[in-house]
Amino acid sequence: MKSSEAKKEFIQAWGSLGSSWGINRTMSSIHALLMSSAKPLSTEDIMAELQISRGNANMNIRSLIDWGLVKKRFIPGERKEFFEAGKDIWEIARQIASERKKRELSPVVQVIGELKDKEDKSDPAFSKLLEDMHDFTTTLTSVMDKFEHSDRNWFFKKLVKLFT
Amino acid sequence: MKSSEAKKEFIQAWGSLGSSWGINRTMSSIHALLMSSAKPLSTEDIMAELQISRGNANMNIRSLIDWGLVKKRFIPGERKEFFEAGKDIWEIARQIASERKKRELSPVVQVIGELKDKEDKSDPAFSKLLEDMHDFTTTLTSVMDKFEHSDRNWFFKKLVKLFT
DNA sequence: TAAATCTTTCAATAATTATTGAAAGTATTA
DNA sequence: TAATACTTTCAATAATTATTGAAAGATTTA
Repeated sequence: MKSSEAKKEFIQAWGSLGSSWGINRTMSSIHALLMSSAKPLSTEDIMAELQISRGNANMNIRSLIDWGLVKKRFIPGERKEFFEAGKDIWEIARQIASERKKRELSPVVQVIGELKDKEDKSDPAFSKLLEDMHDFTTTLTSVMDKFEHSDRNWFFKKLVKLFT
Repeated sequence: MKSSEAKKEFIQAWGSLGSSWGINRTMSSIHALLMSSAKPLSTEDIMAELQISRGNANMNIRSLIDWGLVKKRFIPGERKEFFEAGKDIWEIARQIASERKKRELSPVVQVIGELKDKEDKSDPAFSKLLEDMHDFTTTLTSVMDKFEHSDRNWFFKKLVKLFT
């Protein structure tokens, strides 16, 4: 199974997007490959298609599973594992947003919160910055929470209503 | 001028956040340093505070200026340049969102749009993915446009109202 | 215009991050 | 249980990205 030109370009584009947002390029390429594949793929399929080593493939598939973007799929009669990515773009966005919130936003909210409390107020402008930043990160967190738990159509409708 | 403990921690935290989102750690540290400083700082102040070389400082200050996050500030009687960061967190967020849209989202919207048109429809599921992704990235772009051009509080008031 | 002060550039180097591939680990089959 | 088929781990290596520092370039002052 070889990818069409369009799929290859898609994989490229998705890989670049990921890497400029701090996500391993191979991880996003594998994700793109699985999203664009009609059937689940094995580690070897992925290795062959993207020309990467077994270790690399395994490690990044693992990360995608951790991120909740890819699932194992057992195929009757087959001994090896197959992998499959969700294809609903809203689900995907939600999942990514939710993971990044957990991994990168929450720790910062935490730190800012602590600093805000322990700061000695000798520099009022800095205290205000911390306050504002705390408000901001907190609001952002709650927007993302809402996104995380909203049903797909509701969120979409709301957005469209707001922005059109 | 030495930073307080709290400022140092803030600089650390902001630096990590940046680097996990694909932004050079030094760049975000300088940004944090300038945000937390009551007065504009010179390249040498920055070098001393963050223990970095002149070249590194210069290059990252330059990037911050490109991103619209830092401005030069001339101080009467001083020959060297001083730098100052905006301290309004909503402005900062808006600026970052707007730059990332331009630098990383737009090129992807572009590619997906082209792929969508030239795709041969031999794989309907992939065509649908491209459609959906195009809708999604387009909607996201228009959300970010709206954010970019909205007045300070309008946008988040709307969001908060929407999501609480 | 020459000296002094400051800024920018960039090739060399260091640090970080990603990748490989082979060995160890697990599970399945005969 | 031994052989086979597959997965995971990880130390070594490669690739990428960040940083340095000194030289070249600007700009200001005397």
